[in-house]
Amino acid sequence: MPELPEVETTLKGVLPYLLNKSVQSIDVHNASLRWPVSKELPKAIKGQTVNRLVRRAKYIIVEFDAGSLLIHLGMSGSLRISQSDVLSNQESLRKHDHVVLHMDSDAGENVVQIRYYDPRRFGAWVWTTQDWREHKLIAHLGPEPLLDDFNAQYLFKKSRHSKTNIKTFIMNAKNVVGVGNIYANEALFISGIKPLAVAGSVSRQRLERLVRAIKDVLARAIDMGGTTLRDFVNADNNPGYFQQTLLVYGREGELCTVCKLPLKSVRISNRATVYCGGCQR
DNA sequence: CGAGCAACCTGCATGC
DNA sequence: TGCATGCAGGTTGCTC
Repeated sequence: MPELPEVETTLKGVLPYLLNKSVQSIDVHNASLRWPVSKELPKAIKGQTVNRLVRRAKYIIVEFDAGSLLIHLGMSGSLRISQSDVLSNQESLRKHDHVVLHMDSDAGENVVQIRYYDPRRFGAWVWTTQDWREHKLIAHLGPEPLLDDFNAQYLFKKSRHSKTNIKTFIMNAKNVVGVGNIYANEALFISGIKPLAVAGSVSRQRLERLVRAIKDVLARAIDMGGTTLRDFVNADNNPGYFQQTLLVYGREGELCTVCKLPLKSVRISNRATVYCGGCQR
C-alpha cells in the first residue's frame, strides 16, 4: 500500500495524537510481523512521552527518551486513529489489528488509540535504544528524494557503473529512498525514459529530468493525500486522491495521454511495469 | 562487490 | 459453489 507519499500522509494523520503525548499502554495482539515485535517494547515505552515524530525513507520514527520505535507499513500496513467519548463505543478490533497504542489524550481518559492494521504482516515495529540513524535498517539508506542532496549530479555519479535497468535502480533504497513501484512507473513516464534502459547509460540530461520528475510526482502525491488503489486510508480513515492522476500505473492497454499509443506492460524484477513505447526511449 | 530472485503472508479477482 | 492460480503498494537475505 504505502510508498513515500502514503507514509507521509499517515505520519501527518497520527502526529496530533502522538506528539508530546504519553503512552498509556500498548497491546501487541500479533507479534509476528516482518520481525517479531520485541517483548521489551511494552514496558520500554509505557509512560514515555513522544518527543519527536519523523519520517526517514518509508519508516515512521517515534522518538522517546528511552529509545525509538521504527514503524514500517510494508505492503499492506496502515495506522488508524480510533477514538470515542466512551471506551465502550470504540469500534471493535479487526482480525488484522496487530498492535494498538493507547495514548493519553487532552480530551479525556483512555480514549485515543492508534491501531496498526496489516493483513500481510510485511510491516515492522522495531524497538531500538540506539540512535535510530545508526540502526542497521536506516544507516545504509540512500538520500531522501525531496531533499537537495538527491540531485542529478548525485544520481549521475551513483549510476555510472550500474548495469541494472533504470527502474530497478531508482527503486533500490541504496540509491534513493521512497520510490516504490507506482511512482517509479510514473516518474519514468514523465521524464520520457524507458524503464529497461541501462542505468549506467542514461545521460546526465535525462537524469536531470528524472530527478525532477521524481520530486514532482512525490510532492504532488503528498499534496493529494497519497494514492488509494484498493484500501489505503489515512489515519482519519480518508482515502488519497492521487490515483486519479496516475498516467501509466494500472493503465496497461489504455491510450497514452500524450501520443495516444496503447500503453505497454512488462514485468521487471517481478513488478508490474507500464510504459509508453512512443514517449519513453 | 553487484545482480537476480525467493521468501515472508493474506485477500481478492479470475477462470475452470 | 468450490478450488486453483496469479497478483498486490516492500525489502531482506540468500545465491551466483
